[in-house]
Amino acid sequence: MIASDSSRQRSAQNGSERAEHLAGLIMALARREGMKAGDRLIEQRLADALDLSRAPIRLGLKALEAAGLARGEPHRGFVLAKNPTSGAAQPALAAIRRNEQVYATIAGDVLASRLPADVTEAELMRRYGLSRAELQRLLDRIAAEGWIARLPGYGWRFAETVSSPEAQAQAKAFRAVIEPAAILQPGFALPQEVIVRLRERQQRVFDGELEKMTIGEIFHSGCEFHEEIIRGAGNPFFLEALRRVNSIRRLFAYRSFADRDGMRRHVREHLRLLDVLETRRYAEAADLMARHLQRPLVAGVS
Amino acid sequence: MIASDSSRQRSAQNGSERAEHLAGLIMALARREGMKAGDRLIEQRLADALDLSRAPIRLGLKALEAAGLARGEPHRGFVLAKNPTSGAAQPALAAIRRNEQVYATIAGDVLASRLPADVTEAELMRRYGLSRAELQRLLDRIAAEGWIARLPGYGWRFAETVSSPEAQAQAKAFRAVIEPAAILQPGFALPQEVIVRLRERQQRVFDGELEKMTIGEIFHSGCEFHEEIIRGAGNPFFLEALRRVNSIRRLFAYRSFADRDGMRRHVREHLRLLDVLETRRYAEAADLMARHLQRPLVAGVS
DNA sequence: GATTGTTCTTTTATGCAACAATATACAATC
DNA sequence: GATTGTATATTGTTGCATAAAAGAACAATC
Repeated sequence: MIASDSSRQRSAQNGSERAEHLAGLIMALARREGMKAGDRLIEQRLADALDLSRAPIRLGLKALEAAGLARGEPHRGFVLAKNPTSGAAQPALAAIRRNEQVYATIAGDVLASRLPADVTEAELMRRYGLSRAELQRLLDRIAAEGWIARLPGYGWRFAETVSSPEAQAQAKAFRAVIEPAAILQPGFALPQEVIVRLRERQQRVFDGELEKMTIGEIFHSGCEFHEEIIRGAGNPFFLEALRRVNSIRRLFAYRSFADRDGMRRHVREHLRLLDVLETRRYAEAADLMARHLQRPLVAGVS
Repeated sequence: MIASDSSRQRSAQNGSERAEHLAGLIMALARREGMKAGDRLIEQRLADALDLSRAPIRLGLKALEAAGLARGEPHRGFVLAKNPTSGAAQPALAAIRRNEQVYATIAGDVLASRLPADVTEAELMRRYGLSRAELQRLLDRIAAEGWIARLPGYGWRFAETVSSPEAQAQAKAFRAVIEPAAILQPGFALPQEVIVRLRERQQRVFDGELEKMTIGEIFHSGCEFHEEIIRGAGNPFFLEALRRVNSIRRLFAYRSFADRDGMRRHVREHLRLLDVLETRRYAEAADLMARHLQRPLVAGVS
């Protein structure tokens, strides 16, 4: 399958793809933060959260206004016009997804072994209809996620981590080692405000938001939860290792189908874990975490 | 014809940095493989080992010949002229090191917090006197090693894994978790030929080669040993995680000073571990590994 | 039969100029 | 005092022409 030439499209459109993308980022953030219609969208705060400066945020806000999702008044900034969970917010979020399409296609092709382990840039450019610049950004990103690496000469090589069919089980086994171990590290501690924040978010998901979330969002939320906890060990190597596993697990998520009941149980376990962590019974928490990771969240791989 | 003539001329004049680099790679490989003067340097075999094709290998071989480290006869290929451990081989290996200088400088600056966590490319280009292309290769490499990452907008951010002073202890704690756990994974197995190969190499180091090795080589050899063992778990996530820790530990190695006696003990422990692994007493091996990782290899950090 | 020598094609790197995006500082407004 | 509005310098991107490097195929040689 060959994607259409997006570089030519971009120059033709005046709606600026970049701005729409930024709008999507802002909406996704608002959604994660649980914001409601009427909440203020403060430029600097958004900029900090997205690791950008105010200029691009501004573009995104204007795009949101154009889409009717935000209202702005001079010198008073912008305000959310719709709930980020409402149907009206979907198109903005879709802008991100469109941007992810090639990425997802490649991920799928690798998972299904439709691509050889070693590939050249030129081959990928042809196959997916990308410019060199677009491809390079993409490869940089994939490399950062750790499932492709440059060869010394030409070309790139996909990691065996991805192409293997057992990868999912292996990721699980790895997590089952590092996550409980992190909790057992001497000096493990989770600040109260983190616990509160995590509980609040998990509770919100549990209390019905789950049904409105996409698979991607559910997955993201789960990753964030586990990453915040492992961060408590105060050892960045644990966090970093989990992040990498998660970035690869995300690829599988595309082809796993969801079982909302199982997810509800999963979230309940998160809440239970937080209770134990709050009282600092870390041995018990590690044990709980180990058992939590045994249970499958999603079943059935294509 | 004309073009190739002129390029040959140019490379004769200034010695083609690339060729010297390749020569260094070949010598380093020969050294790792324990080759001796008189051994044949077979192009295809070198190419496979270095993930390159024969063309660049050829350049490297010619550079080695020019440096007097290899002898070539028409249609009979090249032969090692000196032992790779001898003093004569040092200049070729130095070519790699020269190439690594900027890398090491940056690593040092980050470790000593002489660089801010967030940097722009232009700033780095100015500071280290690099062209954009050189810098990008460098950044790609550092990103692959996981201690820098692109920010969404301008610039890059160094990972906290590197800048923190406790990083060394944290790396150790992390390895103490994953390495024994890997050995305990169901299905862990180390092929006999791997054990033989590892033992042979460690034995060689133990029997005197140690004194002739640079800190970098000693470190590299240790990493290879541990990585081969963790590979036995058959779970690429363990291997990958260890690789990343090691690539960051390598930065510390630059500023650690060596204690040859401690290293000798360290290598003896490696040999002991291999004995236990060979008889498949994995529980015991995991225990041994855990204790091995408690002991410090290098002491004294600036 | 394996290895080297040679040639040819493909692929990637580099430098440069115009262009687009981003950051920053400071003034204006609430 | 916090936030938004605006101007400006800085920084990064893209497309293109040219140069260099790498890979692949095949003949020649041992």
